Amino acid sequence: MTVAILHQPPPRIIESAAARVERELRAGIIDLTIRPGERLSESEIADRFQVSRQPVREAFIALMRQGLVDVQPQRGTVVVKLSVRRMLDARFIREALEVAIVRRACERFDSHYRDRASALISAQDEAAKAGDHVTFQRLDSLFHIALAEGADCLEAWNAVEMQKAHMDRVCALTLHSSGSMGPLVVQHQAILDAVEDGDAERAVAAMSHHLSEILRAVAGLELKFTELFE
Amino acid sequence: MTVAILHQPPPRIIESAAARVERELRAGIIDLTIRPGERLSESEIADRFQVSRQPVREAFIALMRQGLVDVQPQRGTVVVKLSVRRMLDARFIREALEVAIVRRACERFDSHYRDRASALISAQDEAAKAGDHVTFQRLDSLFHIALAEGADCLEAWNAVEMQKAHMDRVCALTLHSSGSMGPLVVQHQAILDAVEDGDAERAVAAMSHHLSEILRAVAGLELKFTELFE
DNA sequence: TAGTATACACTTGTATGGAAGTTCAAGCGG
DNA sequence: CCGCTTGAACTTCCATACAAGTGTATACTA
Repeated sequence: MTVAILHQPPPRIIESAAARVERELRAGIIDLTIRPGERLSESEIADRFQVSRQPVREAFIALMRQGLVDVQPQRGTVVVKLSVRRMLDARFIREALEVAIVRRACERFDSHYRDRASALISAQDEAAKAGDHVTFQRLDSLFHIALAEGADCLEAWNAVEMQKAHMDRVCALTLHSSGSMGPLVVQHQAILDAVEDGDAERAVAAMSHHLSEILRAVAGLELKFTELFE
Repeated sequence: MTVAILHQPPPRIIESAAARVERELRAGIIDLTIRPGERLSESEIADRFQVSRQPVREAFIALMRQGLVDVQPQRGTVVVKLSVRRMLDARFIREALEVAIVRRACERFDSHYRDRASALISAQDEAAKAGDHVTFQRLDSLFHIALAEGADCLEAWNAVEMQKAHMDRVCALTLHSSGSMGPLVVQHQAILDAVEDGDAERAVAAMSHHLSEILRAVAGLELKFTELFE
C-alpha cells in the first residue's frame, strides 16, 4: 500500500476529447498539414477522431478565437488563409510583449534560468547542425519560455503564444531549409548575453532584431504561394 | 423595391444564445455583480437565460480561456477570485502593448483619429463632472480603442481587452468614488498631446504613467476585501 | 431559352438524455 | 467515539436528435 502511494498514483490528468481535437487540429493548422482555405466539417472531423460533433464544435470555437479558423454560421468552417497583414500584426504584438519580457529579465534573471537558457541554446545548436527542424522548433519555443519564466512573466507568454502561431504558420513554408536555423541560434545567444549583462537596451535591441529576422526569409512568399494567401 | 433596399434590409446579425450568455456573464463578472468565488452551475444559468445547458457550457469555456472562471471537470465552475498577482500581470501585459501602440501612433496618427480622440476626452470630462461612472468607463475604452485604431493596431487591442478585464474587475471596487475620474482625463489629454507632437518618448511615458495611476487607488484593497481575493 | 421557384443536401446551432467523476453525509462496524 | 463504506446528489463531459439557415441543382413556367 505504502509502496503503491510512493509510486506516483498517476496524477496524470486525462485530456478531454475536446482538448485533444483542438490540440491536434491546431498542430495541423500551424504546420500547414491542414491547408489554409480548406473547409472543415464538424461531422467529418468527428468521424476521424471517433468522437461526437460536440467536442469538435468546441475545438472549432476555440480555434476561431485564436484566429486560426473562421466559423460561418449555417455555412461552414474554413481554415483562415495566410495573410501578410496578420503576420505583421502578430509580429508587432509579439515584439511588444517579448521586448517587455527581456527588459524585465535583465532585472530578475537568476543563475537557474541562465543555465537553462544556455543549455537550450546548446541543444538548439546541435539540432541545427543535425538539420532536425522539429526538435529545433520545440527548443526555440522552450528558450523563449525560459526567458519569460525567468522574468516571472509566464502570463505574458500565453499572449505571445497565440500570436506565435500566425508567425509559425508562415515560417512553416520555408523553415525546411536547414541554412536558416544557424543565425537564429546566434541571435538567441546575443539576447542571453545581454540579459546576463543586465543591459536592457542591448537585450531589447537583440530581441527586436531576432523577431525581425525570423520573417526575413518569408519575404515574397505570398507571390510564390498565392493560393495559400488571401 | 429600390426604396426597401436603400432602407438597410436589417443586416443586423442575430447573436447566438451562447454569445449572449457569454457577453452577459462576462459583464457581470467584470462589474462584480457576480461575485468572485461564486459557484456557477450550467443548469441554473441555463434556466435563468431560458436556454439549454449547451450554450451555457460554451460560454463557460470561453470565460475560462479569458481567465475569468475556473472550470473544474466533474466538480464545478467558480468565478475566479481577485488576485493582486493577476492584476499586476495584466498591467504588465497591457502596458507592453499600449506602449507599443502609442509609439506607433506617433508615426501614423491622422487628423480624423486626432479629432475623434479629442472629442472622446471632452465627453469623458463631462461624464466625470456628472459623476456618471458607466458612461465614463465606456468612453475610457473608446479612447484607448481610438488610439489603437489610429495606430492601425486593432489586432493588438484584442489582446489588450483580455487583460483589461482583470484590471477593470479590481477597479470596480473603488471607481464609484467620483474624485478618481478627473485625473484620468488629464492623463488621457497628456497622451494625446504627446502623440499629436509625434513625441514618442513622451507619449510612452504618459501611457506608462496612466496605466500605473489606474491601479494607484486600489492599493491595499486586498486587505479590505479579503473574501474577494485569493 | 431565360428566369424563377422549389426541393434537397449540406452546414452550424440548440435541446436533451445519459455517462463518468467528485463531494458529502448518513450508516455501519470496530 | 473514530474510521470506513456506500449511496445519493450534485457536477462537467459526451452522444444523439432535431431545429434553422444557406447554397445549389433541378424542374417548371413564360
